[in-house]
Amino acid sequence: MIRYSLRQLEYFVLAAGEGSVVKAAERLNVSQPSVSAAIGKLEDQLGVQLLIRHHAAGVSTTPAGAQVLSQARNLLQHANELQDLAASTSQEITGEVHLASFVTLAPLFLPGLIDGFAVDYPGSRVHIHEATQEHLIDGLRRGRFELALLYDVDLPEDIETVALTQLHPYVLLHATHPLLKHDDVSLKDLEDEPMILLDVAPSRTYFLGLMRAAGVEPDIAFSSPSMELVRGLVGKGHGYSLLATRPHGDVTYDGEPLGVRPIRGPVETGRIVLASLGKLRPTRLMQVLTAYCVQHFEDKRNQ
Amino acid sequence: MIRYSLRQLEYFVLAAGEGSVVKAAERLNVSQPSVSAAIGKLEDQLGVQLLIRHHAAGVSTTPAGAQVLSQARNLLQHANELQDLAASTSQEITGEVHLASFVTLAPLFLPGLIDGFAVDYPGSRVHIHEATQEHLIDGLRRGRFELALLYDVDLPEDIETVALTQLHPYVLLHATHPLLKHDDVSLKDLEDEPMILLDVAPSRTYFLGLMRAAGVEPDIAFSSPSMELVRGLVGKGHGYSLLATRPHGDVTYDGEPLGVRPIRGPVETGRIVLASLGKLRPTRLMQVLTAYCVQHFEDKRNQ
DNA sequence: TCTTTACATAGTCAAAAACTATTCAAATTG
DNA sequence: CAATTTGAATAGTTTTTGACTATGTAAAGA
Repeated sequence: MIRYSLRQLEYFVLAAGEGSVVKAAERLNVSQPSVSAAIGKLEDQLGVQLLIRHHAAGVSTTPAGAQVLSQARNLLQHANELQDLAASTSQEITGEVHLASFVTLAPLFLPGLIDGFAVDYPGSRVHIHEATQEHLIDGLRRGRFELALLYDVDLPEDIETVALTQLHPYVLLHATHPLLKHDDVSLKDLEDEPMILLDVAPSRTYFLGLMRAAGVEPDIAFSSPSMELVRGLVGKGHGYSLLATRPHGDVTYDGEPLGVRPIRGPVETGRIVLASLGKLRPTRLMQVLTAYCVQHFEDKRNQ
Repeated sequence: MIRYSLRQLEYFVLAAGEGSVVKAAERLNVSQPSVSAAIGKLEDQLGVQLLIRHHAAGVSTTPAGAQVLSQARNLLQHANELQDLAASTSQEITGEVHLASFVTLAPLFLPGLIDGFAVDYPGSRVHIHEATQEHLIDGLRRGRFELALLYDVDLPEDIETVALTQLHPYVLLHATHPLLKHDDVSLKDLEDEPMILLDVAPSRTYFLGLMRAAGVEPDIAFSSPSMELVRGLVGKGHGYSLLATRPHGDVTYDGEPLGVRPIRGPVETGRIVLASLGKLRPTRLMQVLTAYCVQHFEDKRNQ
């Protein structure tokens, strides 16, 4: 337990520095007895006499007071630094911010996003996290990151969002698949094909929902949480898959060519949002990063 | 101006560390709302949200809160060190103490004194100052040193003293002086001799007072504040001197032999005391050093 | 000697911080 | 899945702290 206050220390340091309680009081814009009392109390609480009072001739430090004085100056500087740190995290456009992303979205969007941001705000540092939807929400709530890029699906009420873009789901087929003859593919046409399901919440529910909306019961041959594994299986001809994010170059990790076709008819698109915890007051850097994300996706759409 | 308190920081650090306001309150022996309110206020004053409150699941730090937390831990440790420093200067027998001495007494007494003290209290450090009576009193008042070894002559009321020893004044003559035939010397016998006066307050007044008390008007040939210069002049046969402190070996700096004889009849002795400022509350080390001085001079007398 | 200076003390009042009791929402349990 | 428990926030009250004005006091200085 600390038995003194920073205010007492401030009064003491100034009075000792000026050699005068009156001058210290003037500089602090408080009354002389306030300073006097604060120092007296500080002495009681520390159990040492810090100042020698002279009549009509100010004060001087005792040898013990001189030792405390230099330590106290140090401590006050330290205390000011802490205040500055806090001020800068809430006000300035410097500091650190933790941005998380849903796994499948991360490699597609984050590199371009943080790249441009780092150029515009060189004093900032953006930390990247990848997680499943569930962990993203948990992480926001526990303060592991301030912002998360994810699908606007089944988000609880305490999570606030800003819309960024929409992703149109598509059908992924191996390069020699007969359905690639058409410009688009009806989900009905896939009824008798084996499906490779990307098994990550909320994608799983989303894709299965698309199938059910089209009145099709999918035949799930494989499922995996890894998009690259799904793409690999499709590439080897084990079935089709539905995906929303689309890596550049329709080729699997092991070099198999893939084919892509839009889904025929109206489909529910995947709404990508930037989420944060509603009860978390945003720092300045958070606000700037949010605005930057919105702008970034707007620019992309207009290209 | 610092806008937060160490108490708020303590509450925050403990709550963040425990992940729980309730547990922090228990460990601090205060009520839960007190901790809650203190942290809320701290957040207002720093302008940053530090904790995320969960219902029925404690609290977690925001990323900004985590930064503040580590700084705050640091600051609190620093604050505790300051308190410990103060406690040790007033309680423990370690630390620093400044001991001053009247110039003529210093070379005679201080070496043996601080030598033994340093052995008994290895954690302590005694700083030595030498000054005239006037400067000693001023130094005590201004806090340049806590203790001073000096003559108990004309001391103001605000100076407190502890008696240490008495010095018997003696007559200093050059080695071939005829008065050395006698076992002691009457001051009357010096009436027609030139006097070399040690001109330092309060010695000057003291020695002149001795002469006047014996009904002798001294013929002052030379005067100097330096005892060694006085001894040198006596050694060269320029006159006699009266002194109280007596260096070992009655020889001047330049090798002239000296003779010493006590004063015949009753004389006022020089009372050596250890002085301190009455309004200065003594630190532990001061008390110990004072006691040590008393003991040291007692031992000397009993040898 | 008289005035000025500068710190301490006394007494009052407002702000801060502590407490108890209660509320509220999520997590846990039967 | 309703009931209970948990843990933080809020409301209202009391105590403590700190600031103020006015006054006292003793040394410094004119």
